[in-house]
Amino acid sequence: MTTYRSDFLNQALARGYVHQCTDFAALDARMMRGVLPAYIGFDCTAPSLHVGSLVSIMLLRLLQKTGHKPIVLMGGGTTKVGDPSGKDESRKLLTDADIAENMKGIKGVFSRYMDFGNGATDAVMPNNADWLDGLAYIAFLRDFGRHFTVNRMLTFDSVKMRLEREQPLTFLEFNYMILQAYDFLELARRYACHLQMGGSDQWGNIVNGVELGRRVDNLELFGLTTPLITTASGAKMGKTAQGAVWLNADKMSPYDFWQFWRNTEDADVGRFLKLFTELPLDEIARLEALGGAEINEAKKILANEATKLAHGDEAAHASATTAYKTFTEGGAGDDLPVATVSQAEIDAGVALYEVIRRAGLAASNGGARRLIKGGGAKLNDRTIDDEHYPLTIKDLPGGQGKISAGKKRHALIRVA
RNA sequence: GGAGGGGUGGCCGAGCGGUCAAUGGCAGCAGACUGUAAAUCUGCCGACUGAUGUCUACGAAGGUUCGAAUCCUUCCCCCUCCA
Repeated sequence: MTTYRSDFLNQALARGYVHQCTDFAALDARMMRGVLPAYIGFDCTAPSLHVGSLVSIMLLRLLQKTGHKPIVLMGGGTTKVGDPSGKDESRKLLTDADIAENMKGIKGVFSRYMDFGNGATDAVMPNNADWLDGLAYIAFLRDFGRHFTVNRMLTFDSVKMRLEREQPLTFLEFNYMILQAYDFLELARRYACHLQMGGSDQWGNIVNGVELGRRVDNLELFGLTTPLITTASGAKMGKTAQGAVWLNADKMSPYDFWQFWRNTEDADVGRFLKLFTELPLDEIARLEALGGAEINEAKKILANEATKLAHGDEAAHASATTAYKTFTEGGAGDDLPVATVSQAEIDAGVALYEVIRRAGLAASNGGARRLIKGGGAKLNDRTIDDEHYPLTIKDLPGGQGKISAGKKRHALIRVA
């Protein structure tokens, strides 16, 4: 592999963060000249980010650690338009209230991954609504629209895909790439931000920004994309039964987050350690080489490190302890999900399936009953196959019991 | 505006008057095998319900019929072609 002079590029390449770059050599040179502000945009389409965005976040973190300035751009304006990249149909339009709500949730994530402030390499978080909302249509078209040919726009994947599949692409969405290009120019002007990064699906949008900067302000701008992370089995990474793997603790508990990493496929462990932890590469190489059941140690380290970054040391430690007590000792850790039952319910012999549902181990009472019927439900490590098993006080020695759905999903029952 | 095609469960996709809670595939859950892995095999997979059953569901609203996802009417949305 070619090596570069800048720490950032070398490490980004070595850890697998890089998919494409507009000009490696020139970017390397630029990074050696001093602090380079660089941005990644995050649209506010959901109330939290999930692990799909984690590569981008880790990349911004690396940028800061290697002496540059991360700009986390909130897409308060562009979210109103909707990025067609990588989507085969339009998203529902979000209301301003939705967007504001989502932004609130997303903002919280970043403070754990980087330091914000007013210093040279402190991260900042502007919102593109600040300049997009007030744009004057005719003036904007005359100033910037003339730099985009429709001919060229039609060649970008995001557009081409829709056209080829004969899926509608609205004019609204068609404008997205222009607005994102304009964002880059605006950030270049405001922050001397000369590098935009993003997922590989953002390549077209990024390149448009690079070109706009050159045409309008004669700037040398750079683009760098990260690869789409899939699991070794080919699935898009970050989906579980419950949906996305969220980074916000209120959307996914640190314990569940820890478990997500713990359950990584063998074949992904090394790659994920590089991407989602900050362990030295030689240490990762050692862990990755562990064979058979030993690789589970590497998975625990992965889970610990990734959880530390997302939720802090304490939460990571607590999650690991709970996992240890639950899986290694076969007991129950404190951080398992909890279902509470009242004394009155105990006296009445509340149905076990009700408690299973309440603990979140099944989506409905029917689901909980199917679980019991199928032999997957355990109470205090004893399989219960009676669908109507009534929970009584003797199932809760010391006021607490453990219910399990299969071998991996456990929860506590407590008397309220 | 005109002509044609289409909207089915998380997704894809059959069904085209009763036997349809709706074939099949994917995803998911559980069991077996293991290492909280992968692959494989087996079972489950709308909600409520002790079983019987009841309810909700095939774009929306009406209608025909003993009976509709299936037929008719109107409306909404999408696609293709023409203007």
